[in-house]
Amino acid sequence: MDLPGYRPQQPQPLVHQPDTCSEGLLTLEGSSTSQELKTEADSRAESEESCPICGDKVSGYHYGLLTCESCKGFFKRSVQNNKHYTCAEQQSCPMNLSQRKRCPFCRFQKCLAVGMKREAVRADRMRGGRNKFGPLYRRDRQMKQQKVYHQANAAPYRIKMETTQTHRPTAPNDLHLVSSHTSTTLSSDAFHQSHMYPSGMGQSSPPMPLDYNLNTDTVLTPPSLPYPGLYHCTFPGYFQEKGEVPFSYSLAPPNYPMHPTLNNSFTPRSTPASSPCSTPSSATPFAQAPTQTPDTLTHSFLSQLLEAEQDESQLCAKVLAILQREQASRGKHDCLNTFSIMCKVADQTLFGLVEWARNSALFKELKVEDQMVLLQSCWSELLVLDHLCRQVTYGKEGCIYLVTGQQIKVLTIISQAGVTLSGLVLRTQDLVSKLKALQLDRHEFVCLKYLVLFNPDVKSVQSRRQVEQIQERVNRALMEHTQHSHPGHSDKFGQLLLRLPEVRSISLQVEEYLYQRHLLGDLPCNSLLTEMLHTKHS
DNA sequence: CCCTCAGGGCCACTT
DNA sequence: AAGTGGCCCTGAGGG
Repeated sequence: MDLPGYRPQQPQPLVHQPDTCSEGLLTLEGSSTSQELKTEADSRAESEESCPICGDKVSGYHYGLLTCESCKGFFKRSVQNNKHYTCAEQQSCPMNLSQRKRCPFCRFQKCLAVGMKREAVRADRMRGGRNKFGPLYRRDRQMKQQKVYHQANAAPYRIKMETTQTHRPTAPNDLHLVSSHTSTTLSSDAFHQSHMYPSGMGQSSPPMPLDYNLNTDTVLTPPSLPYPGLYHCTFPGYFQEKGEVPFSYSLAPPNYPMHPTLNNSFTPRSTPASSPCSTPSSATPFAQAPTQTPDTLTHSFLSQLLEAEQDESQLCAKVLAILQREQASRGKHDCLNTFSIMCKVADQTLFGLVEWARNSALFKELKVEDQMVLLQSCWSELLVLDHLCRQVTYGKEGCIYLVTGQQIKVLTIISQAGVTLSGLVLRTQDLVSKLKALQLDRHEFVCLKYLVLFNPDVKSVQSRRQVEQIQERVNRALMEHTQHSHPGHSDKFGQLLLRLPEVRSISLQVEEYLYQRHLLGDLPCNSLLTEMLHTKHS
């Protein structure tokens, strides 16, 4: 809903972000997924947060997001009594603590705009109990926790890894973060710092390089890296299925594309200019978007779709920060094994994808129930597509590019992973080759994501027609885009669509693989990944 | 079985 | 009289 006049806080129905909070220690990410743990910082963040509608103090989650008691009551009355307000002004009245009573029309519109849900007001007026948004509130809390953590981590409270070069972990094959200096701030903190302080404020010195051991046989080390030597890691367990030969390798420090604004302190010589999933304005390693647009409608529609795309550099920083936090919380003698690390990475990627969907204007039009069933249905496909997108964009021949910016040789994985995982990797790489041959651009990738997300065939979708219409619209946009971007390749559209069943098939295999490992107790508890797997299998 | 917490109701107060 | 907002009650769901 477009309300002129007030600054529309990114309408994020259930992902309202706290304005500021830079203090507090947090529990491990994901800890509240299935147990509603509210940490001290969590509660503080909540209690200190201001109502997204009027700026008053929030009193808790109401009808979909954190609001104050007053807006809660206002929204309830408005919905229960089916109020229809009118605005005496230009439907853009200021909304704050002192003026919120002046225009109920604008207040109600703002309630809706920031994401309050009419559906959460009970038609039967039943009191008590928990509503159906419980899982979304938990997810929201988790995201807030992460955000709070990142802010706390960026400055002034930065996590410091107290490791030394001389230290050798008890499990030599596990990942550990090795610093060449004690109490050295990790590189991604510098990343955060430069992000938080683009002017250079708070950066007294360049990031301290961390020591890492490289196994040059298995690692690709690109020249000039924005993250000089973040990791030394050799991983047992990750690519190793139960009872199979352990696999170990070292990860190269990430050759991560820096966000343009982050280049103050790092000047990588050769990094991709931008993420395929970042803002439309940034340069792209994909095939160039057509200079002549099919028609302005399609082009603006595609641009709209791209708007919700998250910045890959931020995702990278987030994942690294979480890994560091996890490692920091464990202490130096208790290193995460590779499989756990990869689960954490996948979990965070999944968080990002859920957030992406929920930030998408088209998705927000759907009922919350439909949003949930659609996401529950396609999360693994989105993960696979996300992975494919990353490989097509950054992956070098014969390598797998991780969201952390690191690359692993496929042959290394194949030689040491089990049958299932090897098969999965090969299938996926095969698909990557096909997509590379098709010269996918990011418009096309985002369309594929939308086609996967808006699947009208998902059981129990209520607004099937609506989902169908959106899918058709995206489909049409994709068709027009491919026709205009590759006029010589008449069947690119068809070729792209033909890849989707394979994506589906791989994603089902991924789910099956993860579920098996989950049954073996290998998956970390309290993760979104586990929750999604559970939902599907229950 | 107890606790949590989000939705509903009540009612003094304001407009 | 209608609307507001703070406070309390209720009860499903989770530990």
